[in-house]
Amino acid sequence: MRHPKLEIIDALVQSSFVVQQILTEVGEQHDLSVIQIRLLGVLRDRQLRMAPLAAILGLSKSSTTGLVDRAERRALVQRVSVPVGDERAVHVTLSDEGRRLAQQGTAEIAERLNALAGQLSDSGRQHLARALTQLVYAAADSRGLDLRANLIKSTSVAVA
Amino acid sequence: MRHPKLEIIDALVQSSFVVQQILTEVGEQHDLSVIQIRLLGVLRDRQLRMAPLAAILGLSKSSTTGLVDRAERRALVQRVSVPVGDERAVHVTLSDEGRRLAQQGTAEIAERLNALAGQLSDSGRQHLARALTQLVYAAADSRGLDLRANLIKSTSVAVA
DNA sequence: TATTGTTATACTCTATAACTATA
DNA sequence: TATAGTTATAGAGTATAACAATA
Repeated sequence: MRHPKLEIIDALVQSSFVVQQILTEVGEQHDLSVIQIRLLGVLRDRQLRMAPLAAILGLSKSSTTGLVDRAERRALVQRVSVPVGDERAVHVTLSDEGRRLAQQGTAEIAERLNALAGQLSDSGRQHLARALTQLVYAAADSRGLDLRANLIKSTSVAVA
Repeated sequence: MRHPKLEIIDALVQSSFVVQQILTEVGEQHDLSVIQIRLLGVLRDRQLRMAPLAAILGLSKSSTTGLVDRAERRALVQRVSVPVGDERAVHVTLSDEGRRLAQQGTAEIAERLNALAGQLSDSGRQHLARALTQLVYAAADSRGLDLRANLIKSTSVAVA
């Protein structure tokens, strides 16, 4: 091997910074923070009320209010009244521009990550995807989350 | 497999959030943000002046001033004058309490990550460490960094 | 009374530009 | 003049507590 192999703990931590840095850089090109990218990703294939949105993003409800405020000011999302039922509730939805940005951002992130993963052998990528999948599911299990029901259906940046 | 395997892009992004969430949670238990943990990690085995510290953390110099201010207010680090040479320069060093926190935080992060990685087979962990190492080095190469010279010598949370 | 979401407030984190002190 | 670091200022992101409107 050209380089000394990292211990698995160091490898996990450092690679997480590598990936987050890519998310940050792709976001910067569109003046989006990582949390804004996640907001767009979460909303890509659904509308959500404020409380579930806060739960998925792991934010307090007031933080979510501010996050959606700033995205709405930029016309990336809209608050629309829930068609039937609770008058207090709102649905947060992507605007056309928000959807465009979500798709473009996702594509750029995939491109950047594929460039890195492309340096691995085919079997290396297979092993990596398998091991990381187990890790992600183990983490979700330990929190009592059901990834399959909740999160996987959305884009890769939708999850925490 | 119990769960559908994630595509490698999704696996990388989602696992990065899993790891970052663990860093966040371990930090919270000690009232530390992720960037404060990294600050302590970077300083664990060296003193640094403000400019190199900013470069390693990827921050502007004024952001670094604020970060060190807040850490110094909590007596986790100290600014000491450089013994000989430039009168304008300072060295940032860990206090005893900062060192204690750095060690404890690192241990707790390792414990949490080992609990997750422990669900993998031995060969799964081997493959994972190898593949992630390649990824980290590929990312460093693409930025012209020399990880071996600069960063690896420090703790796993020292790097971006 | 309970719930949904916002507002008030405060702090961390970040950046750019202007500044001070030393080289 | 140039460099090391701080200060001034502004804004995003986060949380807790108090609030208004609706259920």
